[in-house]
Amino acid sequence: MDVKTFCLAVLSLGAATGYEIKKACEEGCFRHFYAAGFGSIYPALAVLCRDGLASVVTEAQEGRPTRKVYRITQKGRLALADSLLGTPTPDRVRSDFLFIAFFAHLVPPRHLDTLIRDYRTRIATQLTELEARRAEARAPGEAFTLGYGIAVYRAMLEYLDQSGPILIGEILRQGLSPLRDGDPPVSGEAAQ
Amino acid sequence: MDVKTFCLAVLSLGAATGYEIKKACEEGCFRHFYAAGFGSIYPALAVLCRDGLASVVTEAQEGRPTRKVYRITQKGRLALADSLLGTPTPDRVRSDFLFIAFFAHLVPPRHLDTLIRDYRTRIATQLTELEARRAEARAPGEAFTLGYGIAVYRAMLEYLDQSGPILIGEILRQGLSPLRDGDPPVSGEAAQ
DNA sequence: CTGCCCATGTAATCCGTTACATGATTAA
DNA sequence: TTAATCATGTAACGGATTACATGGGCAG
Repeated sequence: MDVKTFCLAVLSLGAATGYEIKKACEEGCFRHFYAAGFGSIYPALAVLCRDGLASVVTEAQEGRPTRKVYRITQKGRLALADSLLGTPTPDRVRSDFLFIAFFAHLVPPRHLDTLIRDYRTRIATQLTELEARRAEARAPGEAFTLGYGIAVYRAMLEYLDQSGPILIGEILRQGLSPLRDGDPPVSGEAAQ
Repeated sequence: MDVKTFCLAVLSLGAATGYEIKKACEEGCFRHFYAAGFGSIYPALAVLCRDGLASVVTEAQEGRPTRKVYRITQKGRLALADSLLGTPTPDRVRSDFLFIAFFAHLVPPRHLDTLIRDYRTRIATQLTELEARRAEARAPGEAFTLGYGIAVYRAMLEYLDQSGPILIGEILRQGLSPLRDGDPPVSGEAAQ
């Protein structure tokens, strides 16, 4: 799902400005499975209007910058319904944390400990926010989606609390993997 | 973590070809938190060599295409250790499935049902594969990382089984949201 | 005999992030 | 007075996907 479709979808819930759409994905209920910046939202909104899938009204405000309120059009609703019918691409997850954790044996235990703690905090925060949102969920899909995130984050926390200390313990026991002096000795069978 | 660092990290586990690195991220133990294609791996490997972080040996094979086996260098190990010390960027998740599910009220219930079933199948498959891998985990970080994925996938399955049918039930009860004839009537309070 | 596995790479293109540019209001 | 919120946009850059190009071996 590209940013254009995302914007269209958000607009289907009601009129909004680019700024509000951005907030929807960084604080709102899309946070845990979608992200987009101004640099992609504003151009996407422009294209949506150009293609007749959305319309704009510029609203002057006193004491605040002028805002451009976008609304989805009938053509836009049809286009959205159509996009929603397509086969979804597989989920993409990019986790620096897991990447570093995989190579825990190359990281000082102190650092690893901080890493896990910070990560745990981040997850816990997200979880709290999702839980707060769930009460106000309007559409059934919104509640489903929030519940999904909550279930996943809970599982993460549980796992971190259980296995984080174990990992650190193992790393402490083994000591830091020494940086070998040359190229790795053997061939083959590496990444497999 | 860019592809360069990823390749370097995989090479730190042993020598490998570009093809093998690709497999490592689409079938191997990185699958659930990293992805990269040939188009980015091969150039990355070239840069790694150019910068002296890896070395290459071309190996001719009978009955198979010639392969280029890459090995991490000492300089590469230092660079990797350094990269691992940096602050990880927050996890990024992009889920078409959740996106569509959010707008379940715009999707025919039949389609929604298929969608959830297919998604469930995909998750279940991934889970099975991760569980199989865990037995062979070598580094402590690998086991930790696999366990993390397993915990998350299990939570997903559980949630899908519990809440999937409920969602479909709600959609069936409400009927498809009709495509309104004009622009949405109200302003403001949309995306929030 | 079709299609997948092995194996490498390049080129074009697209998409998105980041940085830049601007500026008033308000809460801490 | 410092930072954050509100609010819009462009330009440059970078990274990554996709398509293209090639080709033998092997299993169904």
